[in-house]
Amino acid sequence: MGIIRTRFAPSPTGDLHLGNARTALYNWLYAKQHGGQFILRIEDTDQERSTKQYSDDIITALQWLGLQYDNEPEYQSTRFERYQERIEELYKTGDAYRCYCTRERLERLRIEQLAQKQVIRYDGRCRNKDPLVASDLPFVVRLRTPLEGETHFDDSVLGHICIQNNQLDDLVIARSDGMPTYHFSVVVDDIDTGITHIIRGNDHVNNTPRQLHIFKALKATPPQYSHLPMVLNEDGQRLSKRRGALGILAYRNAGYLPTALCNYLLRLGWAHGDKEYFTAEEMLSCFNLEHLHKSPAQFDTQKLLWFNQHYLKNLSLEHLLAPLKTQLKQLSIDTKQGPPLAEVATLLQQRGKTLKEIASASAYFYKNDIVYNLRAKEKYITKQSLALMQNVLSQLESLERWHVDDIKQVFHRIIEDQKLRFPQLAQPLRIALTGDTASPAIDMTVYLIGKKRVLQRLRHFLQQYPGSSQI
RNA sequence: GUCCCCAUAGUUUAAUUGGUUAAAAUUCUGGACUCUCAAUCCGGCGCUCUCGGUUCAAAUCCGGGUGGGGAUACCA
Repeated sequence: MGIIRTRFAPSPTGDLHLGNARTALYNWLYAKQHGGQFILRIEDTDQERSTKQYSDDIITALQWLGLQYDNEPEYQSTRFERYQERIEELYKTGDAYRCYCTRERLERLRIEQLAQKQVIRYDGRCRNKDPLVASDLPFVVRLRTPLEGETHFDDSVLGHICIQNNQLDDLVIARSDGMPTYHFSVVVDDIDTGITHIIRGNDHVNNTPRQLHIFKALKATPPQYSHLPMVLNEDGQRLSKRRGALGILAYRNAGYLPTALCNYLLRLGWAHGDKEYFTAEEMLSCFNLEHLHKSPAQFDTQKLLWFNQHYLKNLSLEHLLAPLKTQLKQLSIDTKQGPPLAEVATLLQQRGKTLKEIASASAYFYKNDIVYNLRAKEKYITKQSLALMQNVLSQLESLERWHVDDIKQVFHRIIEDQKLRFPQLAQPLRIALTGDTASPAIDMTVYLIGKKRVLQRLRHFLQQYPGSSQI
């Protein structure tokens, strides 16, 4: 047995979505855990819908996910001559022929067959024409496939699959503009790159017998197939761009970590007992084709968020800071003035499910235009609490050392003097400084916002209640 | 229409491969802790699509329904 080689073969006609990413992950895992190669092939034979932008984004997305492919990406559009060469061979062996049937005729045929409740398939009108006698008319190339018998294969997920050949027809392998179709170019490339295992979406199960016929005509041994169940969106429908499926890069922008996404995708359709968390090493050692699930999996944002929070909590400071800065920039939060970002980030690290949440939660450390939660104000801002804050303000003003411990002492002295409970001080103060009722510990929050800004904000806040400030 | 595939809590997956009372995670929810939030810990709700068959024994094997997905393109 030679080297294991898998491939990920997206078509650049849209963004990579979660289902595609999972396929890529499984292919990568399978190749790498066997010391094999993982190849990226861009299937851009559809010249009308393929774009460079999509190809580039696919590559960026794979890099972000950490799925490093071997060699340079292969573009099918550059291999036209090779496909042509193989078609010529098939003419000679009689496995391919030119078909001059018009689209109109084929459409009529289809309608007729549907009306008669028959299998919809090409009727083989051009099947017996001499392939070497060319005409000026436009033509497609079809593969001559067996009319009887059956075609079967063993799928590592689905088991034995068998299809009657009379359900299939002579499929088109090259379009009238000469470009090969998907079925043909995939097979030629899989043969040329020595792909040993094809792991791909369930939507290809029915394509497999057709491709098996091409393998046979090209006298090559087919690879081992594994067909993955579809990934459904949260409404239980198939993922599709039209139904709002997000591209992988959109998840990056939304503040997800690639480790979380990979772990989530790994568990979507595959399990290793009840184990949930997998490091990259664990993924590589545990993954196998045997435990792939057969039925479709529905995407669930909640669980992805849970994974994301888990990985966020355990992220080292340096790995947290870099992507956090990107998020902060997007929210136009400037961290040059104010507390060191490292301290703010550490404080907020456990309090967000995404990098974006952490970034936006850090706003009040850097921005002075506080947005006040009205309901919070109604609940906590009273004559008493305003008086209390007037007190807090003057005590903080006269504080010589701006340390957390000193700040804490100030607060405790005040509540002891006035016989209050801690929240009676903490909540109104929190609202005055951050705008809302939730933040990290109040002493730490006050400390990090900084003396100057704390005093500034408190004064500004108290000015909103001129009547009360006299008390 | 025809063919192929699938079916365990709302969701993702377990169940020693036919053998205890079907388990874990997530969501939701109650509580503990706490200055709030988060984190953490403890508890609760909730599942074998349906009908029949085989068997001492079925989530597991077989058949029929029902439901879902896919293919049937000069898309991939």
